[in-house]
Amino acid sequence: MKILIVEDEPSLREIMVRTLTREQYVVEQAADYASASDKIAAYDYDCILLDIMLPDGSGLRLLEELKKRRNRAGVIIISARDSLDDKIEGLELGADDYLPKPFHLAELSARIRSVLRRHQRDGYECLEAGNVRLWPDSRRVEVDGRPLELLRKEYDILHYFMARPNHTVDKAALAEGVWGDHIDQVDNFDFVYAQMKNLRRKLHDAGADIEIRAVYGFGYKLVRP
Amino acid sequence: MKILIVEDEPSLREIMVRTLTREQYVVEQAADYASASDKIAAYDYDCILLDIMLPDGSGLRLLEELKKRRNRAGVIIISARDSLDDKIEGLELGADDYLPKPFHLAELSARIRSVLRRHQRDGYECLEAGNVRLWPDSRRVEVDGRPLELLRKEYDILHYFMARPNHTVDKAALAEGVWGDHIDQVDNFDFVYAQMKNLRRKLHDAGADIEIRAVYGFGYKLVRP
DNA sequence: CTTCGACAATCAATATCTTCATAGGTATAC
DNA sequence: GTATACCTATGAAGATATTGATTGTCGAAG
Repeated sequence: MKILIVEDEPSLREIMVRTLTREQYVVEQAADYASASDKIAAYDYDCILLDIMLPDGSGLRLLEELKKRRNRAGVIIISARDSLDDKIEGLELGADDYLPKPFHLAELSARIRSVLRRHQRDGYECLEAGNVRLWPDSRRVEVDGRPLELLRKEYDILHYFMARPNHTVDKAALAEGVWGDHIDQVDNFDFVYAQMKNLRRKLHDAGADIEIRAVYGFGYKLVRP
Repeated sequence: MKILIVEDEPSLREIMVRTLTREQYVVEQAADYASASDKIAAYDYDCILLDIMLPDGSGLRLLEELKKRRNRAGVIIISARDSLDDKIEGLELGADDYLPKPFHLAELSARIRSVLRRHQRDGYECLEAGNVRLWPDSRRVEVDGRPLELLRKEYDILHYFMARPNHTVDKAALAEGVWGDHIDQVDNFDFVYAQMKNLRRKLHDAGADIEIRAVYGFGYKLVRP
């Protein structure tokens, strides 16, 4: 799950990043309107935390832009101005939630979970492939009804595949989706290989009847052999 | 395919028997620990549906006994007690699956199919062509009882042919089946030729009495010369 | 603040796959 | 029968993927 934090105050931004990272999200940040806009154009986020007061423009304008581009990310507006007008305008522009400053980090987490759940791409509750089932809400995986313990990245990767049935995914997109934007100028995919190896072993050992195949020179594909 | 139902409640047992009979299984039943134990000792089952709470003993003990005797039947534990402990203990004792009461009959069927498949007696356990045998689950191949080492694509190709006996397959379909859908707009089949060459050599060197023939302008066919 | 342990990334050594250049086959027309 | 165009096969070279061992990182516990 990828989250973008748009917030100009560094200390608040930092603490948000730390909190959400600890909660297993892939977190990226932007300090102003311009860079936020760039990132949103370039990458795919599941949720965007949007401060309204930015040094170089209003977050509401960014929100407008977002909706115009039909971005699928859920948006939570964050604002110190506890004015009802802002809230109303934000929600009318299509924000999913509104969080007035100051807020508790626990509250932030709860709102995010709620938005993500509501926004979950196709309203699925449980993803299924072969005898493997995956619950995005609880980050749980089962093979033939028995629980399968996966580490963070392993889970993220499996989720990425299962959310895109019958899709051959290219390595760069996978890396970007699971790891985040810092992957862009990377020259090798060793870290993908390493995770892939572990995930494959666990799936196999657990008796899964699906497997992740390499597509030479491109990426991977989840198949039922 | 023989299934034993160990369940003391008559009405539930009956409906299970009817359902599974309709699905072409050979179904037998036992209402208590003693008769279940007798039946298991006397006959060979492919799958055993085991209620944990029995009037004269715990199904878990029966499971233990089963494993001690190295019985090959797949076991699905059924229990009203939805306690995690039971589930864990059952799976640790070697059950193949766990189904909490109440359950849908469709779910039961699905679990049974899954267990049977995993136990490799359902459908094919092994594909055969000439003196070549191939086990899809373990990705193993033997020629005249001698193991044959194949690389990934080589195995995939052989499997593709053996799963379609006496079938002339066209190259595009083969490529799509083995490599995936990104092959669609490809301008040459050099990669197929290369793999084919290696597979053929290995089959020949191993003394296989089958061979893959080219069908000019179309594809390939697996034949016994 | 330090230590520990779990997890993730890196590195180096193979293993595997495709591409390329080239050669050999097969069908059809003349 | 031979010429021609198109298929198919082959070996070697280069590109990509996999693996196990090693090293780094971070949060939690002491």
